[in-house]
Amino acid sequence: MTTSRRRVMTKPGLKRTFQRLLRHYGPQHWWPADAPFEMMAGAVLTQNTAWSNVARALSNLTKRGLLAPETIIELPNERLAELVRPAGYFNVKARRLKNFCAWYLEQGGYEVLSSLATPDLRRRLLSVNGIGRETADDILLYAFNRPVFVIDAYTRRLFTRLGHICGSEDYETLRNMFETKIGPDVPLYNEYHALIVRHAKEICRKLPRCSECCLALHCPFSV
DNA sequence: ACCCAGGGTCATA
DNA sequence: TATGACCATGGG
Repeated sequence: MTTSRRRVMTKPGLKRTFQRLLRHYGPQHWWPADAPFEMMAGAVLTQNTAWSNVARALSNLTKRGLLAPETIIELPNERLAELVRPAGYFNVKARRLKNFCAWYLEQGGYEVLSSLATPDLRRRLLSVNGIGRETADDILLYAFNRPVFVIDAYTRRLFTRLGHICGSEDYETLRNMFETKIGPDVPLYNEYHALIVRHAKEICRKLPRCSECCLALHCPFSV
């Protein structure tokens, strides 16, 4: 007898929550990018930033045919900062983007990186100044199709309010928990994270600081 | 005018 | 290990 059998009036499981989100919102088609490198650049630029702003920054680069590690690495910091300006933190992000590009080229590019085992690839991503846990995991999942469950602030809030976690667990603990409970499943992780973000945009902006209902699936304003 | 966004680094205790 | 300051644009 599995443990899921014991749910009576309690919270829905992780997969159940996923099904409800998917049924309500439909597939989100993440990550919005035409190529792995574009996805990775977007991951750096979207740190604590609305995607609409990131899209402008990416557009500034693509319009000029500059969205490649070889070209970005050659741009003067001031010029790159001006191009990514709409994404905010432009000085910081110009530097981080360059750091990443330098690393990416010195590692040998996408094909070489693809041949690495996930833990190794993750460690190398984290060694880049400007790539933290969440950004590394975004890249692992959406650019390298690795079964890595991304933990962001929305994920914490949602599952805290659903009662799965207390919320103060550290990043690795939560990632491990979700990956263990769900099991390795790239398409599911992909869609799940996208749906969580979609749900947050949908509900949370309408109900700022709603500690009880916001992001909770049983909430009348929710799914 | 205020709040927030698809975080991360660095200095400090 | 764990806070806090800092980075900065654009939309609600």
